Amino acid sequence: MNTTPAFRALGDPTRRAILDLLAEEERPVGALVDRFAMSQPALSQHLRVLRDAGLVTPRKDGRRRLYRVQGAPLEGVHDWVGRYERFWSARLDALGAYLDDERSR
Amino acid sequence: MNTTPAFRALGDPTRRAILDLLAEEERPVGALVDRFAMSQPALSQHLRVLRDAGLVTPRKDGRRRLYRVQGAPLEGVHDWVGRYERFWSARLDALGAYLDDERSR
DNA sequence: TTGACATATAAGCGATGCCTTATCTAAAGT
DNA sequence: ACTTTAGATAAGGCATCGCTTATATGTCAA
Repeated sequence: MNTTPAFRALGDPTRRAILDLLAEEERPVGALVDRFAMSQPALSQHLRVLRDAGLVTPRKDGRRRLYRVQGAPLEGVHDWVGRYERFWSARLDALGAYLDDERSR
Repeated sequence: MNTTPAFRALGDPTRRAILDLLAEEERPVGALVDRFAMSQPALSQHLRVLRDAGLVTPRKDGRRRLYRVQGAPLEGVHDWVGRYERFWSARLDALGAYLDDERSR
């Protein structure tokens, strides 16, 4: 699985905020437009990036498109970041320091 | 904690690869230059982005700078993504489908 | 102290990103 | 049929990105 489009999509704070809103519930584009200080096309473009990254999917409902989160690509992101857990866990940081110390002996 | 610089830094695949190398062990810039098909300044610039995001720190060693991972900002990233776990977990996806079904009844 | 080495910074360039306004398509309401 | 509504796409502007080559800074070695 290629996580690059997902990582790139998450690089923009507006897109993360969109995901946060869609995580609460499925929403039409208009509901998102109401929440951001930018034009409707700008939102549609962000949604396209998210769609292309597989992070959201639209569902037709009359003339509206209801977007929902499609989380699968986030698992790869989560896993990648998770491999760094020892770099922020205090206990394992201590272990890291110990190993560094050992190595320099 | 502001996770935006970290998310943005991780958006580039070269920088993720740099982190992967530094996660194995502390390395000088030259060791990274050897691993990528790009110039030394390009690497130094990627390292600057990672440094500014708090993801790596250099340590002086003679005329070299040894870079190491500084994982703290990744915890915020991991937490943010972790909130989406239900969107990729099969069991909870089934629950989600069930709830959607209930709602539309 | 002179020269080689390791890295950072500067300047510039083409590609990409994020926004805008204008327009197109499709579905509803009248 | 015409108009309105919801959304996507097109085109263009300006900033930022990711690279390059050239140069500056600091350290080691002869």
